[in-house]
Amino acid sequence: MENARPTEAPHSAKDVTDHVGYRLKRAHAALRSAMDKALRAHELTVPQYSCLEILALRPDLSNAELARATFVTRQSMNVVLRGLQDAGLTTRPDTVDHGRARPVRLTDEGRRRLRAAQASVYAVEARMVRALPGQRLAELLEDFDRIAQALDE
Amino acid sequence: MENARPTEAPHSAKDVTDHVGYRLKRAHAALRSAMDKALRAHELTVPQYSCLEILALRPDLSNAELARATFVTRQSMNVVLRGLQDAGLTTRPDTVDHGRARPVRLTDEGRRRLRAAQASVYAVEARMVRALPGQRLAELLEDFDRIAQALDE
DNA sequence: CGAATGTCAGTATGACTGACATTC
DNA sequence: CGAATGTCAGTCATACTGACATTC
Repeated sequence: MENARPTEAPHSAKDVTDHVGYRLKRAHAALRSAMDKALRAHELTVPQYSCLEILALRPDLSNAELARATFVTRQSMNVVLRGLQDAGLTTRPDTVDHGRARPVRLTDEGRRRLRAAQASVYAVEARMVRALPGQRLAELLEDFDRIAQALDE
Repeated sequence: MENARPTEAPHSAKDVTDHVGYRLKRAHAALRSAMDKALRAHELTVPQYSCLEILALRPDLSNAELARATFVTRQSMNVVLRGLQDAGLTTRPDTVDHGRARPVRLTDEGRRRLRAAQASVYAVEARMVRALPGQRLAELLEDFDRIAQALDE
């Protein structure tokens, strides 16, 4: 490992760093990196973990339904599901009575892995929440939604 | 184009969407997508644009310094710089008197392109800021910093 | 038929790690 | 020498578009 993950930037001054976008990006990058690290121990990627979480709450969603729920294309979700199935964490029937949509559900092993991973992920979220003063969390959530909505038109 | 970019998720219910991380991710994805669109017209990628902005404020940074300023590796920044140089937006001397670090600076064309792109990017940021109620912006910026800091340890 | 679905393929982006030479 | 730098190479994760067959 020749390159340490870059963590610290120098100097200050009136800068690009004053932009909202820049800071949002930084916060997201930090989250992403922390999540990756937390999930690596459980051999899961972030999209895989998200997929497991959704399936735990809403079993039998199809590939296309999962894709819609997570705002990605069917094709992208297909890749995620393939990974989960290869790892034995989810199952899908090869055939169905009606239509093409095949329901996905967690295996016992999938539930175990999700539970284990959740502990790590929740710890990350907790670290994030703890860093926020008192009543900011609720407002922050609202702001995130407003931003997403405003930018999606 | 067979697949529309996924934009709308169905249903509600107690859900993964309650997590801070999930919403932060959504907000960031929306921003990223809006930025990409705004910059595509100027034939710039987001990392390239960021790099131009920094160079406008702080000319003569080296590759390694730019990398540190943007929290990526030297190698990643090298790719960005190559793109900018191929496009004629930046220059670097082939040799220097002292050491290995070669200072990067904007060309006239680079400054022009940056100026043009800034108009589009600022419009995106303005849309985002307008969506936030009253005095929230300043707090939001602080929260972003707190999150980034807490997660980076 | 038309709409939704699953899936094969190709492509692009952005980031990483490893390795090595160069230079003070 | 050791630290910083530039750079070549390989890899990975994520997500996209296009195309096509299947199924009601």
